[in-house]
Amino acid sequence: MKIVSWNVNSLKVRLPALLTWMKTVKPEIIALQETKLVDAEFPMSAFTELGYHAYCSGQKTYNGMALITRDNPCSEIVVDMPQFADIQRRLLAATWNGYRVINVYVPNGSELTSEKYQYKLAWLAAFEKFMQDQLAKYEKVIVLGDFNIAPTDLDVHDPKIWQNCVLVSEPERSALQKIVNLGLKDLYREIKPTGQDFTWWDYRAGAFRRNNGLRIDLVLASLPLLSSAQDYWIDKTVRADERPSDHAPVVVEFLE
DNA sequence: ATGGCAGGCTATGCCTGA
Repeated sequence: MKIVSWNVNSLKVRLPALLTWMKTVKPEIIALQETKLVDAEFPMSAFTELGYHAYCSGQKTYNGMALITRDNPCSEIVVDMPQFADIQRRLLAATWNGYRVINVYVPNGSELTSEKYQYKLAWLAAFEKFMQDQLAKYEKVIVLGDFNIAPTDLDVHDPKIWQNCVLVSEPERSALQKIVNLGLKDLYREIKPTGQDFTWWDYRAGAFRRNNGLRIDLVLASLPLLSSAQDYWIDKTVRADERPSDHAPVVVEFLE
């Protein structure tokens, strides 16, 4: 079973590239972030024609989530966290074939002095409570998406440049750690303890060519799933294509 | 060298992203 997380930075722009890629990789589950489409504009038939079911929670211009699943539909779909009223569409959780899949687009935070940074920390605190509940209810849990947090300096091309910046700051890293400590593992680190593969590269300054990137797109899994996680890769070829997203898709393969 | 790139909008520059 292959599961994918990809921040597409506009599904409208990236749809042809996504469909081509899907036909090659044939994942069972695809979690998208930053679709930037209201639900009425979601390209449902493009996915159903390929034998997929698709679920979306979008808004105009910003954010927006989708979950696309092969063959079988999803149930128990959740797009809001209890006690965290939010117009920003950043969550889409669903159950597929016994897997609880939780797709997230964690706020960026802008800069440490910004109100948006406080919103990021509040969102993460609410998400911790949400995950506590989800892990109590479900056994096979996969949390994936754009976390907008590089877990450690090993996930940063140049920690000196990024020192004291949003995406690496201590409060957000410890907020992520608290969520992981509920009973999840960062699968990339499990599989590649000293690896330094990135998932995002700035569009500017030849960052991709220089491999100046960050690992901010993560796949976390509950402990019962650890032994079945077989492979993990970040598809950099897509980032090198014409008109790419600034994020590469991450793929995890589980034994059925 | 402190910039630069991309996407969306009711826009023709500004906001946001990371």
